[in-house]
This record gives sequence, C-alpha cells and structure tokens, in this order.
Amino acid sequence: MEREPLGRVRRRPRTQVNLAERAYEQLRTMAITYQFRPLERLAEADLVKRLKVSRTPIREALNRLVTEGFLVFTPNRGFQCRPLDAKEIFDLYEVRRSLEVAAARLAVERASDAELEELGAFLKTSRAAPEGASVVDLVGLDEAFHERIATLSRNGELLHILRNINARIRFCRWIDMENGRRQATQTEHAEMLEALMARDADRCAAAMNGHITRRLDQIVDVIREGYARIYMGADAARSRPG
Amino acid sequence: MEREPLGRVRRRPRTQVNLAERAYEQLRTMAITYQFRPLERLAEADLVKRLKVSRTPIREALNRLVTEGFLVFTPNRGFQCRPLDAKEIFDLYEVRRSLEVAAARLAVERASDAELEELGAFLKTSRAAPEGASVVDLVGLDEAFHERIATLSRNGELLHILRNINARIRFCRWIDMENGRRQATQTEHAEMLEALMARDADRCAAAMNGHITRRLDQIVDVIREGYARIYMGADAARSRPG
DNA sequence: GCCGGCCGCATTGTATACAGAGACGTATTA
DNA sequence: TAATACGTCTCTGTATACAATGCGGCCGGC
Repeated sequence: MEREPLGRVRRRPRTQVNLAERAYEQLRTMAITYQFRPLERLAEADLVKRLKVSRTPIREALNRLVTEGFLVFTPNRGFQCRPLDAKEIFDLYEVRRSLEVAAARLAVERASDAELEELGAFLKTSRAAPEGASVVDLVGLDEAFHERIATLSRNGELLHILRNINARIRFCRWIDMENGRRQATQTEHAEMLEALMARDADRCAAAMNGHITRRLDQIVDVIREGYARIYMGADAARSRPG
Repeated sequence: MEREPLGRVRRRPRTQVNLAERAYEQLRTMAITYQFRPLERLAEADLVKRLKVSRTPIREALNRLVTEGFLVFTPNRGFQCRPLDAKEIFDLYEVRRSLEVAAARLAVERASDAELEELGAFLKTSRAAPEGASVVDLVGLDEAFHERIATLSRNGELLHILRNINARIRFCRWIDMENGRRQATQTEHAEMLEALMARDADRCAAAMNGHITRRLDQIVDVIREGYARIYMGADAARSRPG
C-alpha cells in the first residue's frame, strides 16, 4: 500500500547491520580498553540500558566475547570482565612468538618481491609518524607491520589467531610502548625486513624471536603498570599524563 | 514444606547443566564428525525439533561454534556447516606444527622428571591397545599424547588453541590413521619422549616438526578421501568397510 | 518462450515474558 | 551476640511472540 519507487532510500534509516554485531563491537572495544574493571560483573540489564538493545543481541555478543577470551562466564551468575592476569598475558606472548616466528619463515618462502617492497614502503611511512603520535597509533602501526608479515605467510588461520591474540594483549602493548619502545621497535622491524628480502629464513626467524622475547621479558612490570592504569580512571588506557 | 534432609539427592533430576551447553556439545560432535554435509544449511526450527530445546540455547550454541570455526554464518541466512576445505586444513596443520614445536621446546625446559616418567608410562599403555582398535580410539590416544606435551609446556593458552585445532582436524586424522599410520606414529612418539628425557630441545623440536610435517604432506589425499566419506553416508566417518 | 516484477511463505532477528537460581537482609533463637 | 533459617528481590535461563528479511513461485508483459 505504501510501497515506494525503486531506488528510493528506505523510510526508516534501518539498522542495516545486526544489533548483535554492533553490540559485539562496542563491548569488545570496552573490554580491550579495560573500561570494565577486572572481575566486574556485567549485568545484562545495565547493558540493555547503555547499548539500547534488548538482552538477546547483548547475550549473543557477550557469549562471543567469552569464547574469544575477553570475558569470563559463570553459570547462573553471568558475565564478568576477565582479570588482568600476568600468567595469561605471558602465555599469550609466548604463543604469539611461536606463531610469528613460523609466519616469518613462511613469509620468506611465500612472499613475492613486490609484496616485500610494499612492506618496506609501509615501514618507511610508519617511521614518518610524528614524534608526538599517540601510543594507540604507534601500537596500531606496530600491529599492522606484524600482521602484514602474517598475511605474507599465506596462512589465514594463523592470521586469524594472531589477530585475536593481538586484541587481547593490546592493552599491555600500549603500556609497553609508552615506555619509549618506539626506536627499538623500528630498528628491529627493519632488521626483519632485511632478512625477508635476503630470503634468509633463519635470520628472519631469529630476529622475530628476539623482538618478541624482549617484550616478553618485561611483562611483569607492564602488568603492574596496567593495574595502576585500570584503577586510576576510565580513560587511563588511552591518555598519558603529559 | 516438602523440604528434605541434607545429603539427599534433589527430587527432580534437574537439568543440572545449561541447555545451551548441552546443545553446544551435541552440535559440536555432529560438526566434528561431519554429520552435516558441507555447506548444508542448519535451520534453527529443525534443530529445535531434533534437540528438543527452544531456539535461544540453540542459537547460543551455533554462535559459539561459528567463532570456533566449525560453522559459518551469513546474516539473515543463518548457519551452515563449514566446507571441508583443503587449504583450511592445511593451514591448521601448519599452525598446529608451529605450536607443537614450541610446546616441545618449552616442555623440555619445564616438565619435571616425574612428569616425563608418566608420559612414558602413557606411551607404553597406548602401545598396548589392541590391533583391531578403532581409528577413533587410536586418534584419541594420538591426540592425548600431543596434548600431554602441550600441558607440560605450562602454557594454558597454547593448550587451549591446540585443542580447538585438534577438534577441527580430527576428521582428517581419522582418515589418515586408517591408512596404517599407527606404527610410524608410535615410533615417532617414542623418539620425542627420548629427546624430552635427554632434555634436548633441538632434537625434540626437530622430531615434532618432522612428525607433523609428514602428516601435512598427505593432506590433499586425505581430503579427497574425506569428501568420499562424507558423501557416502552419515556414519562413514566412523567405520571402515572391512 | 523468456524475462522481470510482485506476492506469499519460510526463516532469521529482536524483544519480552516467565521461570528458576542465587544473594542479601532480617528476624528469631540459642 | 552470633549463627542460622527464611523470605524477598535481583538477575540469569529459556521459551515464545512478533517483526523483518530474503527466497522462490507465479503471473504478466514483451
């Protein structure tokens, strides 16, 4: 009866994408940045009010975040923010190391020369990021470099797992980057690129291994700092007192 | 009014565990064994009838299986069985290899002598499994050996990821094991144990690497066989025509 | 006869109602 | 005063109703 001519925009703006998907992305961001306090209980009714959708999509999103390791779940008690656990972060770094070392070796075999050129170009532009760039941006560039190598490994499953791990340890990487890691990161990335271009798998794997192991060695300090941030204020994850 | 003395069993058997959890386990088993045809659409209404629970717990289970890689999901079209994809299985084997090699190295460092003794005992009893043992049982023993090493790496995240991968490639391992892999498996496991006990990380890593790489080399054939099984009948995954 | 659009049905997406479990406070008793 | 038991209340678990989407069949036009 009130049909419209084709090509017209739909009357109601329409969600256009799942409410569950949107809820997932919002909650995921909050979890990554520790906007929930560790072990804080996430009452579904509260989230209904905050996200303005019903419990169904919210539960769907929460469940997904549990299987991805961002939240924990107890039957009949609901969902909680995961604790910031030193052992867990340590384990994740260790897994990340083994995956990225493998990715480096595979990339040496499988990446084309053109792709390595492009990786070099990316490294160059990222070096050009301003001195005062935010840690969020710097970690973004760092992650991007590593994920590019993983992409060049031509192993989709490896990349997928690595992305999940990266999201889970991102908070710690922000803190680590604040401690003036930028210079060392750049140098070590350059070494990896060189090894890739030289098609030297052993050298590339060793560079990657050392690169990540050095971060791993400082986890305990980073975690301690992380606790301070989380309990200092909601936005502590993002900004550094200037 | 009808209260009971302590220590008595509850009157109603009670579900005792989430319907969602049970639905998850049932559907997961079906997915692992390819009781759904690749790309078969899983209509929620059908599953309601089959599992005798409402759509809510079923959707929860299905969503979980998507994030774990057992199903695929398309918005407004629902859930499908994942395709049996050679590249995906290949990638999973590659990831598995890198994780298990890392686990082997870590286990060399971290496992106690007593734990290695126990691993040896396990290997001995598994060797005693009868000649006519089912492939399901044999693969179970194989997986158990590998997961024990992962446990000895003391890295919970690594173990968790490995378990997921094992479930996703289990179907292929059944087929591989049918092709008379038992003897080689036993020998190679023994070699790994020896290297562990000698506390020789390089040798242990090399043994693990070779062990898994040999399986990887045959993936294509295994997948071809897998397709035949899936399309031959529901129970094809389990039994081998004598 | 073939192509395109329209309509109806089947299926998914979301909200909500209701039931059950657990937590907390209070009152009662030893 | 302390411990316990009970009742209430909040929150989660599940079912179901309703909305919206997409697919397939049917009809009409070319």
